[in-house]
Amino acid sequence: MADRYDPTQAEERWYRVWLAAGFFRADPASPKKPYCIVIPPPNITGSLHMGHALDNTIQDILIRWKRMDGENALWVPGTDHAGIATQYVVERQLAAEGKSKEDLGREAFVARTWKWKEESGGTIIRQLQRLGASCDWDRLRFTMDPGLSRAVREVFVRLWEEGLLYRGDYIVNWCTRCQTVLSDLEVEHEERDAQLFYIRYGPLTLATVRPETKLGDTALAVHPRDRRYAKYLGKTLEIPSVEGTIRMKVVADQAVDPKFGTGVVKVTPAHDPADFEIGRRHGLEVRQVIGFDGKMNARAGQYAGLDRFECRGRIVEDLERLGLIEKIEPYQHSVGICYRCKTVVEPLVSTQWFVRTKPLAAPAIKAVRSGKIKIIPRGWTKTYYHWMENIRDWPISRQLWWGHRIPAWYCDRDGTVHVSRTDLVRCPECGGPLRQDDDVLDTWFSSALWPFSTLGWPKSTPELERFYPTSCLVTGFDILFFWVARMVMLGLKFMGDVPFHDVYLHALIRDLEGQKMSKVKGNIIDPLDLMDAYGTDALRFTLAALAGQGRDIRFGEDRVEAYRNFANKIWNAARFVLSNLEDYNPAVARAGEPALADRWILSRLATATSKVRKALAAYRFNDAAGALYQFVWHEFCDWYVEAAKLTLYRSDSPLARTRTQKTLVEVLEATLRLLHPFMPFISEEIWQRLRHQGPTIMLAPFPKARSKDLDRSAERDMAVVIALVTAIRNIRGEMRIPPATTLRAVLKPATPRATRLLKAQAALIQALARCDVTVDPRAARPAASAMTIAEGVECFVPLEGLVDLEAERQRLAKEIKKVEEQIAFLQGKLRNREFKAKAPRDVVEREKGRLTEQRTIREKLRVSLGRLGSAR
RNA sequence: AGGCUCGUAGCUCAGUGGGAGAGCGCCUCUCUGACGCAGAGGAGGUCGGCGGUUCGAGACCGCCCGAGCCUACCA
Repeated sequence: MADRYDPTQAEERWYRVWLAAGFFRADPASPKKPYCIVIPPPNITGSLHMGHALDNTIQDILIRWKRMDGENALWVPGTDHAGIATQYVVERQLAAEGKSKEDLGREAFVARTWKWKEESGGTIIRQLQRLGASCDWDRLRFTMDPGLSRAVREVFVRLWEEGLLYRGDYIVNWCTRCQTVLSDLEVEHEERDAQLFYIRYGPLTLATVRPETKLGDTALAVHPRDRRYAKYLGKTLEIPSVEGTIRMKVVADQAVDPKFGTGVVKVTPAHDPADFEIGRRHGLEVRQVIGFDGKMNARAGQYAGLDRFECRGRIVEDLERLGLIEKIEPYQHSVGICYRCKTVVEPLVSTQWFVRTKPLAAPAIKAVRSGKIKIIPRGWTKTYYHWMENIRDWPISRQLWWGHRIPAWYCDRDGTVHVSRTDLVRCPECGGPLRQDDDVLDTWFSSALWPFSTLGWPKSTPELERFYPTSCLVTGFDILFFWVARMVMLGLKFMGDVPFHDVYLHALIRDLEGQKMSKVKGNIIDPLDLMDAYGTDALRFTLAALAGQGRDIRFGEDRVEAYRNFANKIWNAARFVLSNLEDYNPAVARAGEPALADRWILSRLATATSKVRKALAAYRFNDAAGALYQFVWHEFCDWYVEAAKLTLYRSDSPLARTRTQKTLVEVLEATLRLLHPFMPFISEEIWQRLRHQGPTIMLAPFPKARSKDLDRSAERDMAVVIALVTAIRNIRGEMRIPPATTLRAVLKPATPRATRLLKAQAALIQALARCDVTVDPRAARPAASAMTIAEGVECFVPLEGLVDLEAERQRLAKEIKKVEEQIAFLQGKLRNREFKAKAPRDVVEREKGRLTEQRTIREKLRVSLGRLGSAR
C-alpha cells in the first residue's frame, strides 16, 4: 500500500464495479421496508455546482445508510427540461449561426432542442456519478419523457374538469427579453435608486417613479376619507399635459395611502398590478402604452417606438418645459427583475392560464400541521404556512416553444375551447378547424408531479404502490415555494396522499465573504475541481460536516484539505493494521481476554456508532461527521493504535498480540462501514483488502451499537491512563525536553484501586509517555522534580540535570493559578444558600466534590512549589 | 412595512439551563518503525450591547445595535 491515499483510480474503479453489479437497483417486489428519495431534478443545461454537490451528497448518505441498514432503498434520478434556460441556450447557438428560432419554425426548433438535449443534457448525470451518487440509474427520468408528459396532460385535464384551471386576462410579470410571462416567484426584487417625480395634474399634484406610464393613465385616485380631495371625487378634470389636454376622472380607493407623496395617484391599469386592481374595482379602461418588447406602442403618440426608460427621460423633459414638474426627489424602491436574465420586469396585461391554488393549499397546510409532513429544520414550517395561507393563483402558461404544450384547442368558428388528453383536430362542437394553444406550461408544473410521475403515474405501477409516499425530500430552502409546496398540493390532489414524509431543507453555499457564487462575480468554486484536487470522499465529508448550519454555508477550500488529510489518516491507520496481520489467526484470537485498551476502544466505538445513528436519524449530518472524525482520529489513531504498538512490537505474549490484531481489525472494519455513507470510495477500497463478508461494503450491515461493548469501568480506567500520559507529556513540552529523552516518572496513587490499575498499565503509560514509570503509593517526592496531579494521582518527574528548575516553578505557579480560579468559582457557587436549597442535589454534590478535589490539588501543588524553592 | 435567521477564539463554525468547544491558522519542540496530508505541547474568548426570568444564562424572555434572507399592490 502506498503511504498516501490516491483517490483518483479507486473512485472510478469502484463506481464501475457497483454500477455493473447492479448494487444501486431497487426491487419493488422486495419484501424489505421501502425507503425512497426522488432527486430534485437538475436542469439539463446545468453542470454540477456546489449546491448540487451538497444536495446529492446528503441524499446519497441517507440512501446508502438505509440500504446498508437493510431497507429497500430507491433513489430515483432524473433531469428537468428547464424551459427558459434550455430555450435560451439553443437560441444562442442559433444566433451564432445568424439564425433565429422563427427562421427554423416551431417544429424544427423543438427538434433541434431535443437533439441538443441528447448530446449535452447528460453532463450533469455523469457528474453526479462522479460524486458517487448511488441512484437507480435504470430509472432515469426526464420531465418531457412520454410517461411524464402523459402525467402532465392528465393533471391539466383533470384540473380543468374540476374548475381549478382558468384562462383570463390578467396583469402579469412580463420579461421583455425572454418574451414570456413569469410567476411571482420568478421575479426577484432589488432595491434601486430612483427619482420620485411630483407632477402637476391640473389642480392636483401627484408623485410617481414611472412618468412614462402616464400615457396609459385612465383615472386619478385618492383615499375615500381624504378630506383634502373630497371635493374632486367623481369629477372629471381637464388636465394640460404633454399630449395636450386630457380628461381624468377622480375615484376613491382604499389602496391609496394618504400619507404617501401627495395622497393622489395616477391609475395605469395596464402597467401596474395595484392600478390593475383599482381599475377593476372602478371599471376603468385598460390602456396599454408599452408593448411586449418594452417599447412604447402606437398609443403613445409622439413617444411611440421609444424604449420605456428612454421615454421616461423624454417625458420628464417635456413636462419640465411645460412647467408641470413641481419637484424631483431622490427615491429608493424595489424593482422586479427576471430571475433568469435580470431584465426589469414589465407588468403587462395578457391572456394566461391560471391554477386556482386556494382549494389546493388548504389540504397542503393541513398535511404539515397534522405532522404527516415534517419539515426539517422546524423553523421553515412557519414560512411555509405564511406563504400557503396567502397563496395567489399560479400563472402556468409560458410563451416558449420548449416544454409541454398546453393541451387546449380553440375553435375560431364557434369560439369554443377544448381541453383534451388526446390531440384534437376538429372541433367536437361544430367540426371546424382547431388551433392548439401556442404556449407551453411552466417547468415547475411538471416538476410538481415529480414524486409520482417518476414512479409511473397515471398508470398504476408496483413502484407507486411500493414507494409512494416517498420517505424524504432533500433540497435547498430557496425552492420551498417553487417546488416543495407545489408538490405537496398536487401530490395530495392526485395521489390522495402526501408526496413525502420528511422534507430536509439545507443551507445555500456561499463563498468565504458570504457572497452567492456566480459566474459574473467569478467566485465560483467548482466541485469537480475539488474532487480532482482532494478526492470525492474529502468533498463529501466536508459537505456533510458543513450541513448542519443555518441558511448559509461559507465555503472555504481549506476545510476540504483538512478532510483530505482525514481520508489519508484513515488510509494510514488501515495500512498500519494490514501490515501487522500476516500471522493473524482469528480462531486463536477468540481465546484471548481483552486488555484495558481493547475494552476501551470497543466501548468508544459503540458510543460513536450510536452517535452516528442518532445524528443521521435527526438529519444532523454535521454531528455524524464530527463523531466519526473524533472517533477515528482522536480515539482510534491517537490512542488505540499507539497502545497497540506496545503489544504488537514489545509484548512477549503471542496471545496479547493476536488479541490486539483482532481488536484492530474489528474496529477498523466496523469503522469503515460507519464511514461508508459519507466516504463510499475509500471505505470500499480498504474494506476489500480486509477479510470481509459479502461482495461490497455497500451491502454490508450498517453497524449497531452493542450494549455489551459499553464498558464504563474501562472508560474510567483509560481516562486515568490518558490523563497521566497527557500530564507527563505536558511537563515534557513545557520544560522543553526533547521527545527523544526518556524521562522517569514516579506515580503516587491515592487508592488501592488506582494502585492496581497503574501497576497493570505501567507498561502502557511508559510507552505512550516515553518514560520509565515507578508506581508507589508511599512515594516521597524526589528532589528537583516536576510535579503534577491527574485524576487524583500525583506524578513526579525528576528533572535533575535536565532543565532549569525556574521553568518548573513558573509552570507550577501557572497551574496553581488555574486551580485557584476554579476554587474561587466553586466557593462562590456553594456559598450561595439558594443554590444549595434549590439546585438538584446531584448538582450540589458534584460541585462540592469538585471543590474538595481542587483544594487537594492546590495543597499538593503548593507543597511542591515550596519544596522547589527550598531545594535551591 | 411585516416576518424569519444569524452575531461564540485571527478565520469558518459546533454548542437547545449546571465545569467555554472543534477544524483551520498561529507559537514551541520532534526526521518516534501507519501517516510531516504527521506527532507532542502551548497561546488565544467581557459568548454583539443593555435589562429581565432563574439558585444558576452563551443558551430562555424583552429592548437596542449590526449582518443577511424571505414575503408585500410603498405610487
